[in-house]
Amino acid sequence: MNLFADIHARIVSILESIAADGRLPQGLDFSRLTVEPPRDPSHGDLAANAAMVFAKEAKAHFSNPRQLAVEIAAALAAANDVDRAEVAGPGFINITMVPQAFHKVLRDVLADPRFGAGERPQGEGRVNVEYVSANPTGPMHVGHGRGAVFGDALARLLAFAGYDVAREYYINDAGAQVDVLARSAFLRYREALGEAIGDIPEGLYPGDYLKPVGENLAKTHGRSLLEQSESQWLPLVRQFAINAMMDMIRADLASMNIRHDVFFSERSLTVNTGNTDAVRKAIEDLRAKGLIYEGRLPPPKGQLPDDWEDREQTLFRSTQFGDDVDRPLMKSDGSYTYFASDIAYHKSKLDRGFTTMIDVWGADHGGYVKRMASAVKALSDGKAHLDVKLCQMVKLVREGVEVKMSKRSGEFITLHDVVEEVGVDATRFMMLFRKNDAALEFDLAKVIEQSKDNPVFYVQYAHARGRSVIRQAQAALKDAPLDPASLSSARLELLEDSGEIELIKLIAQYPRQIDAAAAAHEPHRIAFYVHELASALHSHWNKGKDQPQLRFVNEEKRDLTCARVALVTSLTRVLASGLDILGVSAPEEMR
RNA sequence: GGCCCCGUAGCUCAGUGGAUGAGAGCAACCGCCUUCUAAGCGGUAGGUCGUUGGUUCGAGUCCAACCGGGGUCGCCA
Repeated sequence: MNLFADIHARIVSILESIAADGRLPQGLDFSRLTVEPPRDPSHGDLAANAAMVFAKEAKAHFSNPRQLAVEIAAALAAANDVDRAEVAGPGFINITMVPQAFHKVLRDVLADPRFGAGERPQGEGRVNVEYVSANPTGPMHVGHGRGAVFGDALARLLAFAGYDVAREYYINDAGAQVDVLARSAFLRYREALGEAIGDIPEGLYPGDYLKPVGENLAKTHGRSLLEQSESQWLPLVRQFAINAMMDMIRADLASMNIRHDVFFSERSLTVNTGNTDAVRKAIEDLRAKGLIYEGRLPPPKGQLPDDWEDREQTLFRSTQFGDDVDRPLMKSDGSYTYFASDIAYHKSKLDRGFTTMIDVWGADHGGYVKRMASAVKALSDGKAHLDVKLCQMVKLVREGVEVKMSKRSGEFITLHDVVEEVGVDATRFMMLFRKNDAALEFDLAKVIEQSKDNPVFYVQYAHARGRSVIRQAQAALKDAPLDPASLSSARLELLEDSGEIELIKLIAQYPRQIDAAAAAHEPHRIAFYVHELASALHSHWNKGKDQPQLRFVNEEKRDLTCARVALVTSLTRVLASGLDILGVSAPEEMR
């Protein structure tokens, strides 16, 4: 149960009964009503803004917001689990719960390993999260990694919060870059057959990772491809190389515990089925809505591209949806632009029943957001929504000095290199311990430091420390049943220390943290929340140094120890749950 | 020039759909290991929340303009 949602619901019902008396209008917008912890804890456990947000509506029957607040507070205070509800300032309602209300939270955690998990939000359709979508032309680099980790954590968060989530990877296997890949692989094929290829020509991919692809091509096809013309071997080599690249990318993703439900091929959109293809269909769909026309675009402001040529082209009226200019759908050679296939791709998402789409992109695609959001609005007649999450760049440093090249391969450092050096947990946590739209400095030296400077270890250590306490307690109280079910009958009223109370209150906030983070599409909030939880545990643990009576394990006081183990068990559960959303392991011990 | 992101303590950053103390960590200084893991904790000091206006009962938060940093700008993906 979510305490904050519970009180929110109670205030709604109080307001509704006032409305039923005719003293408030019907149909108030309760989404404006917030129930949250007050900034200053001395004000109580929860604070509500009800009287102020509905001040206008209340004018007719209440002389001021305070008066409405007093009535709401009185109704709230009538409940058994509310200790007091006071009106503060211009009309805030500060609510203090009785201790038993928080004991109930602990029992909820002990009873439900998925404490905090949400119900499927009302009226929400299926959610599609598209992330990674790195071109299948080489290994993933660190920037891809950030988007990958972000998207994966967001999908985990949404699923935990109760949304129906599908995770998708869009394979850009249709553009000119995969032809370049094919030619690069073909060169490696000739190399594998013993030809001296010299330096890799400008414009082809030089990386060593294509060598095995060439060797496998030689193994599979022998010398037969050499006799074919490029138009013959290219499609074959292209698909072969794309498959190899995707295998490599999938392996990298798997090593970071990142998974997808669907790998969607861009090429599949342009395949002719019957008389037409998916891209053409999508364009015709928009044309039928009057959103496609033939016209000329003004040249871009500022520096004019050298090869600018004024010509008439097929344009989408994205300006009708807030974009700056209309966007072209056909290249001068008659093929589709990337945008055109992307429209078809998002149409496919619509056709498959997704009403909320989240695309995770790199910051360099920022200029692309408006046109894509416009296209989704146009295709769905405004019924579906696209939220593009831009992940800013990752600056890789070691001891503060920028690292650009991989020592081993001499190329841009790959995600694989980083994970190998610092591990999955550190990589994931650091990438999530920052808002997605803020640039990230990733220090390879710092993340493997085992100290409080390193938030990964700090949080994992808190979990390990909690588990250790439970083991110590079991050793001290040999015969006592300390499983969660037995602990729920512990005498929780014995938990009286301010540190214990603080921990309980933090645990009680988990469900609303989940709801808020999921609604905002911001998994970093969970990273900060588990960090706060870890900090509170370390802090309270250390109180036991000077005040031995506060230590969790006390052989003399079995009831108290059981109550404290109940608290620590709840705490480690929430920590583990939060870490799981981030995709970071929660170790039993860290020796 | 257009558009997007960022600007909060010396440094790195939190701060939910506005509201009743501007916060954390690092760095600095002072403390705490015969202790359930000191891989930790407590304390002191440090900020006109980039600037100027606006909306409001109330703005770090919303709006506008400007300044500074980054990104991006038909036929690349």
